[in-house]
Amino acid sequence: MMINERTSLDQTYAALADPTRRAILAYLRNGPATVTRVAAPFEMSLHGVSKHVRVLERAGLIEREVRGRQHFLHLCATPLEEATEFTEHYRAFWEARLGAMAEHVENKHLESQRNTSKPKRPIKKRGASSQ
Amino acid sequence: MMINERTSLDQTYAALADPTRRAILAYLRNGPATVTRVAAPFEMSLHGVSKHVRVLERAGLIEREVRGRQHFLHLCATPLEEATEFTEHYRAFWEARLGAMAEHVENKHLESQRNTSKPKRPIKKRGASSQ
DNA sequence: ATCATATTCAACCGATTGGTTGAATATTGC
DNA sequence: GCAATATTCAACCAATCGGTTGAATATGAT
Repeated sequence: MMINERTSLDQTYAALADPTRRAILAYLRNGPATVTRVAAPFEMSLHGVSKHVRVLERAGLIEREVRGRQHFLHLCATPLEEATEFTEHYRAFWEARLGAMAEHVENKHLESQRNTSKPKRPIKKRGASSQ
Repeated sequence: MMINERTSLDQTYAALADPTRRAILAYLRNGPATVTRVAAPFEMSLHGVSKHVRVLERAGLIEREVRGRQHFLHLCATPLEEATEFTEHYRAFWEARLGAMAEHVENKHLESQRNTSKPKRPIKKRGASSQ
């Protein structure tokens, strides 16, 4: 079937997952700027930055206004609202968690500092090695 | 050189950029669950889901507690805090924008409705076609 | 018209991703 | 011990990504 209908949320997060692109967004908070201007601080070629800009644009995070030969980019923050909405659901979760488990975590922390090599319960933490 | 030092933010957003993984996170808000349990609603193979779980784990969004032959997954929301912190910077931006430019936008909107084929300024909006 | 500037388009490359399958591991139940 | 269960590991594949380069486009300045 291969329906390539990526959600806007998909695109938003994917766009945000790159440091160059986040830097571009951060820069644009100070107001609109041309592509070359935005590209200046990066070691990467202008072409490279141009591609990043394109990604941000397709994600709807920025907009482009072509004036003469230069393209002025400006933030277009609305899609971030959707993204924040998603993560916001978790705020409740972790606030509750951090509140209720505060002392418990503290205990655990001290405990694990004491005996790192000999856990109480058979908790094998296997994670995140290769790939 | 090839320094593959992806920021945690990179990993957080990248992990969030997939609907399957967001669904897993959403499911885990109702409490811990095993991998098979989490995998159930998806058409994808268990192996596939397992890989998604791994991604979430590496991003620090979930944690795994192996008890016997089953792996219990639970949310671990703290990295989202960092992510929210990033997007939060934009909240100020767009709130100001939406406030201050409200009437201006309205004017522009009406204006562009009036003369879509004959813009006042040479603003070519070219965006987001291929790739 | 010509040349420099600002930018994209197109092709390419190696690395990563999202998914599959088949085999391995560890645990539980008989 | 043996079979079923829960899960990963490893190899593979096509698609995408992040970057490069070279050529094309459009505009601006002389």
